[in-house]
This record gives sequence, structure tokens and C-alpha cells, in this order.
Amino acid sequence: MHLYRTHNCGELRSQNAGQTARLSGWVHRKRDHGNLLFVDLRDHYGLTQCVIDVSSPIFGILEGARPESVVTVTGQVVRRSADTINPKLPTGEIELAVTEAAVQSPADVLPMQVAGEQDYPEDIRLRYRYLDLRREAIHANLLLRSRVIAALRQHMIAQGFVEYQTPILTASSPEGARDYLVPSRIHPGKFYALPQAPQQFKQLLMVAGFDRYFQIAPCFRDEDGRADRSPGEFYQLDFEMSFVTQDDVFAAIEPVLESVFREFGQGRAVTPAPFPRITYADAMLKYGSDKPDLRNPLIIADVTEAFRGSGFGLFARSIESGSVVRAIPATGAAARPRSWFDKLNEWARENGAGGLGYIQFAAEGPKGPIAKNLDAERIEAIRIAAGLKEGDAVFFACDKPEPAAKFAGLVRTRIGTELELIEENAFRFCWTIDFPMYEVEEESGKLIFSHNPFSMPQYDIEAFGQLDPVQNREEILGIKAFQYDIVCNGVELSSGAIRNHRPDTMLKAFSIAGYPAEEVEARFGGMLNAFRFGAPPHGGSAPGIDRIVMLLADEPNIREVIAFPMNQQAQDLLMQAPAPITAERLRELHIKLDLPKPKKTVVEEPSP
RNA sequence: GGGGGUGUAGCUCAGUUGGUUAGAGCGCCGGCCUGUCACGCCGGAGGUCGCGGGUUCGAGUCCCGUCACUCCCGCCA
Repeated sequence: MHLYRTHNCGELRSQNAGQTARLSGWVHRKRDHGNLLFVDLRDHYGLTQCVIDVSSPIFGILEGARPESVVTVTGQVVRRSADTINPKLPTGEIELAVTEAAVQSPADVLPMQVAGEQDYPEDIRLRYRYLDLRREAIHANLLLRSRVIAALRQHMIAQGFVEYQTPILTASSPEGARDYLVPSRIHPGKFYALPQAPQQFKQLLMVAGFDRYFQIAPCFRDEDGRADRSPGEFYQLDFEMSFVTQDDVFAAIEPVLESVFREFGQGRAVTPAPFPRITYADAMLKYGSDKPDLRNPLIIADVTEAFRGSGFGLFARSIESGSVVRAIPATGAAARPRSWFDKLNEWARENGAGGLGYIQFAAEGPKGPIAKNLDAERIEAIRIAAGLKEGDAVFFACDKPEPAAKFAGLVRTRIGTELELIEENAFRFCWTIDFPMYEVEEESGKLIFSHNPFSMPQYDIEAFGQLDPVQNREEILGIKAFQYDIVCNGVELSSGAIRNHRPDTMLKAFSIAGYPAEEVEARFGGMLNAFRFGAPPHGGSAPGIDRIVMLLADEPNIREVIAFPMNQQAQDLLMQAPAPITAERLRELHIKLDLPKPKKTVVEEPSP
């Protein structure tokens, strides 16, 4: 007989009846009938009901074991009588009639219960993560994560990709987020950076002739967290390919994503490859976002001209000073009560808009406060532009182009949700392409990179070299980059690009954004030099693993698919990180602290 | 850095117009119970109402401040 177990807690069936079995696991639940005790024993594999009665000399051992104690029990596998079979349990046809029992590790009273579905605050869950992870839902999420990663690897390898490891202690990478820094002991005053992504290394691997690279890569960014953004660290399916166009990159990754989402999507619909491609400009106009949720059928339209010089003075005046008007259709909403529109108006105000104008296309004709101030011709133009029919309503966002687009996007999501138009049980993918290479920094008016500075401009390379940032400003602002995002259900899974592999073009691209050549050489000299010795044209992308698993697990929060996540303040509540270190260690690293004054807590002296 | 929400028993929450001794469920402890599977029944312990100050005869409740957590914006592929 094995010391701890002959079977796991999920595998015994009626055909094992009559055998002697030993099981080890956690006491999931006890049902104590005084003279008869049921113990549900749980391990990674499942639950098995164990039973013992008061006639046994070891009855007290199990009766005294608190939930979550670790025990080993030995006994006969017994077929349950027909009326006591539990159909909800895979092992429900049998039970273990216990004859021996030992408690390996008794559990204290628990800060959170493992059995049951009760919700706990996140700080409790993170502080006692090892208990939280015993719970069914999150335990299953982590198993899913493992299987997804294994499948991603298989599919990538099948596509001819090879996995390589890249350094964790390295220099700052060109992604634009804050780096996590690691002080060097051997080189006083110098620091390593943790990679924000293996960006430069994967490009160097292409220069080194490896052709198709991938890695399940840890990435580190010192930026604030969100529900869908883990603070500190996360994992990417990082990949890069040589001698490819944008379409080649899409063709390589689309089948990988499609297969994995089909395999683990539990029957939910998946966009078949090739995924739709939407230009950045179109995405901002029609969806009000560079990561459109295509499950939402509503399409935003520009109706600026219908309001220009119209009787609706608020919009007409705003248009004269550069605003645009976006129309968000609300299919079938014309007959909704006034209160429904009022509620949305209130919501709009709470979200920073002046309000939310609307027209109802009712059977008796267009109505609502705005309709009164517009002539029939203009209303008809709006109706056609927004693709509306009788019974529909339409909302308006009026602002400068960028905030108008963004707000229209919020309204689109809100209306789609309110009207229950969002397609359920589906994964809708698309590519957002043709991101602008540059944009204007609002405060300074300077040209800056709008996204990744290392992507190739969609422009004649020779002519690009001749552009003048002052004289050709408008021309430059029109340049698109070979840069793209992959989006699923409105979640950005990754961005990628065809890289700029020419040193002259890269220096030019940076000089347009105001970086002198010396600075570029100093910061990115390693990569720039590599490009001077024969660099293949190359490109890639890096879909976020955590977000893929989050979508597949249908979880709203990324921490539900990470074993040991930090909280939103980037603290590890379990391991107590970050933490102060000893003066001795600081001395060794030649670091002196210059801390901000702690916020003083006002303690009033009690009056005598 | 900014905004919203939350904070009452170990946990999830209720708590009326400011009014006596702050409640429920789960958990915990004790008792009863030989077929339960969210076992059942009886009893018990458990509270700095986040913290500090104020108003008031009286504050969980109203006001001011502060802290923590969470969601969002900024930031970030």
C-alpha cells in the first residue's frame, strides 16, 4: 500500500467496488450525523465521499478534523445504494468506507471558506491566495491557462516558429512605459531594467537569421493596473518573422488564435480567418474606439453637415469652432419612455459630456427636443446617414473630433448593452490597421510618435528621407505606419508592426519627432548597429496571454486568471512585496534613500 | 496625479426620521442526531460600526478630515 494514496479523489468508480483504496486530500466538507460521519475529501482531481461510523475506533480522528485539514484515509470502495447515488459527482456512485485515518496537517479556523461560492473581498483573497486557489472556479481558470499556453506553443511550433529565451536583466526597451529598475552591485550607480517586452531581442534574433521566433514572454511595466491590466508584470505570446509583409504576419497568427479560441471557447462562435481589417480612422469614426467590439452591431455615423448652420444653435455654433457631430443609432428605441432617455442623459453628464441629444423616429414622425429645431430635410439626412428606420432613435455626440469619437464609442457600448444588442457567446476578432505614425502633442504642438517608433512608415523610403518636419508637417501627419492591433470583443490582445529595419530611415523617423541622432544612437545603438550588418525586413506581434485566458474563461478581471497577482497598487499581499530592505544591502548597492516625508497623522493630545 | 463606489461580527450583508441592550445568514465552539451530499435541530461565544474630530441631551446614522480597498480617467500595447 502506498504511503499517501493508491488513487486520487476524482477517479474511483463503481467498477472499483470491493477494492481497498487509500486517498489523501483536504477535508472539503463534513456532514456529521453524530454516529455517522460523511467527509468529502478533495484533491486536484475531484471529490470523493468518505464515510465512517461511531463503531470505528478512529471515528474521533475524522470527526475532529476541521475543514481544509489534510488527511489520508484508507478503506473499502463501496457501491452506493441506488437512493444514495449523487449524480452531481463523477465519483457519486461509490464512497470510501474508512477503516484507517491520519491527519497530516490540521487546519486552523479559516479566514475564508474554500467550499461554497461565497464572494470575498480581493485583498482577503490575495492575502490567502493559497486558500483562494483551492476553490473550484479559479483552480479551473489556472488549468485552462496552462492548457491554452500548451496549445499556443503547439500551434506556433506547427507554424514553423521556434521558442527562444531572452534576458530578464537587460537595458531599457523601447516601449515607452516606465521600466522596473534593478541596481547593479558590481557597477555602482548603474541599473538593469526588466524588459517591457523582448522587443529588441526578438528583432536581433531576426538579424541573427533565426527567421521565426516565439516566446511565452514575461513583460514588466511600472504602470498602474486596471481590471484588464495586471500591474507590474504579464505574459505575451511574443513572435517575430523575417521577410514578411503585414499580411504574412496576419496569416501566421490568425489560425493560431482561431484554433485556440475554437478549442477552448466551449462552443462559442469564433470569427473565421481572415479576420476583418479596419483602419484606425474608420475604427474611430464607426466604433469610436481603436479596439472595436464587433459583437455590437451599432455603427456610428458623422452627421456634422446636417447640423452645420442649422436651427439647433448649440451644435451649429460648436461646429463653427471646429466640433463634429457623431450619430449613434439606437435600434428600436423610439418607443422607449421619456425616463429612459433622461437616464442616459444623466449618465452622459456623469461621464463628462454636456448632455446627450437625441431624436426619436416615431410613427407620427421625428420627435424629441432636437427634432423641433431641425427642418425635415436635415432630419432625413441624419436618418439616412445613420441607417435608421421608423421605430429607431439616434443619439448625438458633439465635440472636437477626438473626444467626440471617444464619447460616441462609450455611448455605442452603453446603448448596445441597454438594448441587449451585443451578440452573446461569440468571439469577434478584427485587426485595427494603418495607425498614424505621428500626432501632435497637445501642449507643445510638437510632432510626436503616436504609437511605436520602431514601425515602418507606409511611405516611399527615399522620399521619407527628404521630408521636413516644418514644411511637410501636414504630409507627415498623414503618414500611416505598418502597425496593427489585434482586437477580440473590444479587448486589445496585442499590437504589432512591420519594423523599421533601416538605420537611415529610423534616424529620420526619430529626427522628425525631435530626437537628435546622437540620442537615438545612445539609447538604441545596439539594435541600430545590428541593422548595419544586413538586417532582414521583419515584423511580428505579441498577443497578451492573460487577456486571451480572461476572454476564454469569461472573467471580467485579469487577476482571476493569474495565480499570484498583485493588487491594483502593485503590492503582493501574500509575499509582502514591495518591502524595505536592510541598510546593509543598500550600502552594498551604493544606494541612499531620499524618501518623501510620510504623511503626518494628526493626533490630538487629549486635553488635561 | 484626478474622479466615482465601498468600509457594521472571521466572511457576506441588513440597520427606518438621529433615540433603549446594533441584527441575520455562513463560519466557529458546545449538545442531539446512522444515509447525508449547501445534512438537520437546539444552544453559545464573537462588535473600537475603518480611524480622528465636530454638531447634538443622544451619532452606525448628520458634518469635516483622514486611511484602506475597489472601479474608472490619466499613464500603459
